[in-house]
Amino acid sequence: MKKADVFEFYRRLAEANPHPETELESGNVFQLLVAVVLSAQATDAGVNKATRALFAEVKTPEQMVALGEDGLKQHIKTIGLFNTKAKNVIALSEALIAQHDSEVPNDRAALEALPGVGRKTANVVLNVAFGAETFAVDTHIFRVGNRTGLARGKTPLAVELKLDKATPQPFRLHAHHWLILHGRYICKARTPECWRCPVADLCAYKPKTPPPKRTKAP
DNA sequence: ATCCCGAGGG
DNA sequence: CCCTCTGGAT
Repeated sequence: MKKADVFEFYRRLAEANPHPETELESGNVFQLLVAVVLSAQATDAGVNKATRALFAEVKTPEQMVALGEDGLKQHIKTIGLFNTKAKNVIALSEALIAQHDSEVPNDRAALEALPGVGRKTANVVLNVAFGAETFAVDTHIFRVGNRTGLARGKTPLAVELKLDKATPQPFRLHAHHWLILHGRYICKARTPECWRCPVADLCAYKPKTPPPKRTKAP
């Protein structure tokens, strides 16, 4: 995509959503980290439903360890991959206590060393909690980047590096959220809603889905 | 490349 | 029914 088009692409997404925020709910950085780990291959709505009760009683790594793996599973068993996630969140909490004075580190390598935390999760925490200009490439951004031609790549890392190179100021801090929201609500995986897409004329995607047929008024 | 794995939507 | 959802570890 041409430079001028990239700028216009972001300008329109920003116009549609002036103050984008994470839709994952959390009360502190530790809870944010846990919520992001739980969100793997899960909807934010499903994660929020489970964490509302969990975060009311668990606000620190110590409290998470005290809750224990089985106790945590009871809270999150409505989320996919809950066995793995419960184990990782407990181990991650123990690691924070033992190695980071119970604080979430503002450091990519330290974050990625935590159980259950990979590059994508680290990028989300660095961006949302610490204000870093990172590009967390999840399923949405991977799809949007490749479909639109904004940033194409065979792997999430390849797309991330292209986004980092192609995304201009003043859009770098919130690019992640704008692309996520665009992917979640308009540029959907199965049926992208191109008829109401603000960047359709800048997009490389050809088979525009037709608008839904209006049901007759009663 | 494969496994982990529940809820919601079409 | 089938697909998708803010992936990570092996």
